[in-house]
Amino acid sequence: MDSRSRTVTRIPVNAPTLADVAERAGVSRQTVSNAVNNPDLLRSDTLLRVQRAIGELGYVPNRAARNLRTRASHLVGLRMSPVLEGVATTVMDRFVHSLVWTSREAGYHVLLFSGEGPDPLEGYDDLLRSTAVDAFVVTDTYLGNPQAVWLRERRAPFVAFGRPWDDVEARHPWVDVDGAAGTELATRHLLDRGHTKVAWIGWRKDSRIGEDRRSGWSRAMHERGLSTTGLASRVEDSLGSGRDASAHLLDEAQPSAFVCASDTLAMGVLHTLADRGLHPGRDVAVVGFDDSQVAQLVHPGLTSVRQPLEEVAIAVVRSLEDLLATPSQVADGLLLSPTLVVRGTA
Amino acid sequence: MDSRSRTVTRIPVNAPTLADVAERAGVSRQTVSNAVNNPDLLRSDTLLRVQRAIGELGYVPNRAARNLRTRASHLVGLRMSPVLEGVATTVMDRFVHSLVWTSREAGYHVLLFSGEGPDPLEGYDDLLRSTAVDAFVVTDTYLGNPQAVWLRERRAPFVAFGRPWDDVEARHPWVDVDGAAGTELATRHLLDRGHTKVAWIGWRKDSRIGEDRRSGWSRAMHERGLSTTGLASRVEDSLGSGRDASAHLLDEAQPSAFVCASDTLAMGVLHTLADRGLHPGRDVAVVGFDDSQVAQLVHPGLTSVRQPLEEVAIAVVRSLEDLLATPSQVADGLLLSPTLVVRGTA
DNA sequence: ACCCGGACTTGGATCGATCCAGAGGAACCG
DNA sequence: CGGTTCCTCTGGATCGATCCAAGTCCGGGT
Repeated sequence: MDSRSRTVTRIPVNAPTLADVAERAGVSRQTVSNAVNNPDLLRSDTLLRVQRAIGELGYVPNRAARNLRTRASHLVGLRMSPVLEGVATTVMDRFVHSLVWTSREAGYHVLLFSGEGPDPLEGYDDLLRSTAVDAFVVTDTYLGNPQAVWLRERRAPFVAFGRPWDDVEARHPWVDVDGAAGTELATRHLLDRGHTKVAWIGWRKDSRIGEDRRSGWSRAMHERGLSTTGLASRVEDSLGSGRDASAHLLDEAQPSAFVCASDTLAMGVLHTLADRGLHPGRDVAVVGFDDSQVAQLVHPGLTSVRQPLEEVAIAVVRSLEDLLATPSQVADGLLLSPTLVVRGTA
Repeated sequence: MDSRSRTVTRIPVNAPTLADVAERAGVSRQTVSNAVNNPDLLRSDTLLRVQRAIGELGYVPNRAARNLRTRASHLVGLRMSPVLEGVATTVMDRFVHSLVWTSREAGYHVLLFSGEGPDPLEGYDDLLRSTAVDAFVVTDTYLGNPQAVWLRERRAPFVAFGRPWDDVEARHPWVDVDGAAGTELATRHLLDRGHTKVAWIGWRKDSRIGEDRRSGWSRAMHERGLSTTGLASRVEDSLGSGRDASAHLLDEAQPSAFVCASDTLAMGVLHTLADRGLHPGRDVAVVGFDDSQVAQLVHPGLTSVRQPLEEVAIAVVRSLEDLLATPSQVADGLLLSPTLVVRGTA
């Protein structure tokens, strides 16, 4: 069962070690180590000599040895949540890209791992205890997700992309995007263009993110003295749900515009419009959320709220650095504002 | 004796080591090591005793130490190519997911890193030489991409997702999807439904992948004795290009169906159809390639060629295991067949 | 002439697991 | 009964870099 193969593949060329460099430069190992990690400690001519030796030999420090000694791996773990086919994964994709990019500049690499089976916690433990990663980036801190609590209990260093919605005791650093501000932006945009009956299609009530986004819509509506009664629908995040919900809303309340909690739902609205021969953007306005691939490619372009994932990644990495530098630091949260990408549907 | 300093300032909780387990179980370190890596070597009662000690202490082997000794990291490196906004990244996303999942079962984790700047090779070198990864998975082996050649020269273990198109000397393992078979499938599907003028919109001639996919279309056409003259267009992979190319083709050759080298191009065709008040699937058929998010969500559903990325990932990992087990093995290539996902547009 | 502190450098110990060579028994064999 | 083999298990050495405590060198102060 657990008989993993112990076969070892050697790197064909024997990599030079610190000692090799030291010998060549005529200094001690420690001096070479300092030349790499604390150049300020060396006299300039010694530094130059060592650096030349390093260059000539093509020396690169051995990670495993360094990791062992320093008890750090310079890796951050990121769990890939199971793919839900049909649900927009673009967000994660963009975020991962940004994260990898930003991490590199901070001297970190990203280690991907997958949750195995039903228990989302499995996998974290081994990686942490085996010192495979220094910290985690946690992405789905939705209601009831035990990851944050669990990680806190284990004193595992982590930064969350997503607010600790209902965990009052949470003291961990997090970065999130102000979803309500996004939908408010979207709704105002529609109201400014003359719409008065703007409908909402969002997620089920137990989704904190969904309720947050909904609140932006409702705030914008009430701000202008408009009623939201009968204009909201809460469904699952799927194409079919969006389609059905929009059909129902059109029949019952005749809204002239839709704001949706996701691009997937917005696409559902577009289906309904197509079914009825209505033109998105001309007859009925539609706004999605996430600025996914689909939003960019569909005709005539889906107006959508775009999360500043690049900035999120930067903030996450910064938090990570702070966290690892001073473990007992006071945790901080950061809320970033999304933008509205206007296209043909609104 | 084992006089480990109790005044550790770094990490409050000292993870138990092999020696701790050994002491508790009343055996030597080596025996514990064997219990973990080669259970067969132990007498069953000893094994049980050690396993109990492991469980009681919650022992997890330290990766860094193991990596140092065995000169292996059990990590595979995957380079994230720069994001091209607007181009379907769904393929990579799905592939990465599958790869992470499959790797886990093989005892590997995936290390993401990013190409920095213009040189796609930078990054590989450091990771390899610093023994940060055991091997690489290379994803874009398109024409002129020097990665494969470079990696071969360095004798870096790697498996490619993608054929070594024009590198006759290539001896590395690879896995690829038969794009021509996919477009052939798509074209036949259209021909079977009565279409005779099936147009092609693909990539520029210097793209080997593009030419391969094109060949599937042309093969299927000629097979039925149909001419392809004036029915093909080669453009950049963008929405606008697809839109323009399809408009031009409709004007010049009046095709009743389009087969495209990508979903992005296919979406361009849908734009043209929308511009002209034509209904996809009813007036003009359209088939894309990659079965991206967009294909699934757009109205009325874009028929598309789907790559078996899960199988690709499995094959890649298998190759990786073989490669690392027997470095001098004869390289093999594997070509998998895509499928056609039929939706509303065809 | 002697001590002092700062700048710079050094060798030994160490991180934790695995490799290696060999020891101790029990079983087997002539 | 001694010798051989197989099965288990052991302790020292090792991987390569960093931590640590201490050493050398040097100019300045008394």
